[in-house]
Formats: sequence, structure tokens, C-alpha cells
Amino acid sequence: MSKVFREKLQEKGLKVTPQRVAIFEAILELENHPTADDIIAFIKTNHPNISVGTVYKVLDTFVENNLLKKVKTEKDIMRYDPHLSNHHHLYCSETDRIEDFEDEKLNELIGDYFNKHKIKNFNIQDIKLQITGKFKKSLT
Amino acid sequence: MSKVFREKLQEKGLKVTPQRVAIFEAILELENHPTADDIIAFIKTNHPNISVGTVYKVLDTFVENNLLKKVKTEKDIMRYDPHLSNHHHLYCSETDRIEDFEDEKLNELIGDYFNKHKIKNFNIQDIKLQITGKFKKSLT
DNA sequence: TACTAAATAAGAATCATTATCTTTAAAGAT
DNA sequence: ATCTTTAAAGATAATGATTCTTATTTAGTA
Repeated sequence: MSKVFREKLQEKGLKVTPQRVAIFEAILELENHPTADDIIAFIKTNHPNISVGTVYKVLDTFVENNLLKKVKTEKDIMRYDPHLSNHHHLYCSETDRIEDFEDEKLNELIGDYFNKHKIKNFNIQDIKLQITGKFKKSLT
Repeated sequence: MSKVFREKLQEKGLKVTPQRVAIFEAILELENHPTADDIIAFIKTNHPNISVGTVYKVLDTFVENNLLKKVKTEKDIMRYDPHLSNHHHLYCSETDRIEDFEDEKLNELIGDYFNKHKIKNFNIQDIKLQITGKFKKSLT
């Protein structure tokens, strides 16, 4: 299965453990930018003895090694995103759904704008759009 | 002093208490989008008996009544902003400084862009830019 | 001045996240 | 295949911001 993932761990000098594999698979499976808690719940069925601290530690390790990104919401809970390329997020405050939003043209537009209108006393490193609103109900 | 503030409280049917006045003044004084803790520390000198819970409750009340806005950072701590008009934030991850950033032209640019390029399955309510980078050192 | 609802104080409780410390198990060397 | 080394996992205590609870106080009004 995720041979690529195992190789990435090895590249960074990280050991390939069943926990790490399970946690990474859980994030891919869960899709909606899961919380640590979501991940623990999901894993518990196949991996009943996994420790809460381990999950947090593994998630941190992944973030440090650019295998994951942390996403912050209105609530005080971290969520995790396996989508590594530079992108924005769509937030629904009612349902807590978060979806990735990628738009290269928009990035260029904003990039150009700031090239022409520098902010005085500030060097920009990164710009993220936090787009809040409502998902239109689809006939799931 | 903040007669306007007192009137605003009354308009909303909120009682004018010394605690509420002190907290609001503290936020104006502190400027750098203070945390609840910053506010408590600041107030303690004139108001040694103020209770932590009160500060949090008052801040919530202010946010609910549009007297303040909550600002979320990378860290798990809420900060508060007395600046009510629609604006973005400049973040410095090194120093935790946050400054307000207002740019009507930029808002129009982005608004126009999304009018032309609707996101399917999503109705936008609000767009916030989270601009991270470094403040250029000024000779304080 | 007294009344009543709202606000405050004090401190316990919560909950996500971290830290500690011991045990276990990858991964490379023998 | 076994040994060794060291990172990783497990268990659980600790932390720290925020919320909750309950008794007491006070602002605004009759």
C-alpha cells in the first residue's frame, strides 16, 4: 500500500512503525481534516492499544517533517491536512466542514497586487485565505 | 472618558459595570491584540480583585454584542481586537505581533474575482487574509 | 430606599494538548 | 538470526486556557 509514505519516513530518518502508518492512513481515509480525536477513534478499532500521547506526538512529527499540515479553526481544536501543496480553506462554521481550495490564478492576482502595493514595515512570507460560508447541500 | 462605550452598553441592554469599563479600556490601551491574560495582568493594578472568569465572560459578551472581535492565532490562545470594521491581519510568527491591515482596493479585487469565479457548492460569507511574515525592525 | 435581574467572585471542572518516565521494538551491525 | 542502540510507544500525570457552578453583590429601575 503506502510504500511512498514508508519511503518518505525513511528519507527523513524516521522509523516506520505500525502506529505511524495507521495514523497516516486514518487521515487519508477520514478526509474532512480530522482532529486528533477523530483519528484516535478511527484507529481504535484496528489498533485498540494506541496511546493518545502517541497520536499527538506522531502528528507533530509529521508536521515537522512536512508530511502533514495543521489547520486551525474557530474552535480551539487543531485539525490535520494531508494536502501539502499551497492552498486555502473553505470553512463552514455551522457544520465545521473544511475543504481545500486551490486557485493558482487567484494566488497570482494577490501576489501581483502585493508586488505593486508593498506593505510598509512588513515582509510577506505567506498569504492564506480563510473563506467562510456555507456549503450548498448536495444529494449525498 | 469613554462615554460612547457606556452608551453602547446601554443600547444593548447591558449594565455598565466598573469591570466592563476597565476591560474595554485595557484593550484599547494594550493595542497589540491582547490575550485574556494580558488584560487581566493590566487590570490587576487598579482592580486587584477582578476575577479571571469575569474577564472571559465580559470578553464573550463584548464579542456577542459586536464591541470586540476575536482573533485566532497559530497558538491556542484567543486574542481580542477592538477594531470593528472589516479588516485583515498581519502576523509575525516570531514575535506574535499582530497588526490590523485594511485595504479596500484589495477587498474589491478579491470580491470581483469571486464574483466572476464562483466556487461551486459554496456560498461565500466572508474572506479574511492571514498574512504572515516579518515586521521590519523600526527604531522603536 | 427597596427590588429584581444581571453581573461578579471564587474556585472547581473541563478538555485539548504536553510532558515524564518506563517499556518496547525498528533498523543496522555482528 | 541475534544483538545493540536508540527512537518510538504506552501509561498516566501535568498544564494551561477556558468554562462552569454557586453564592454574593450591584446596576438600573420602580
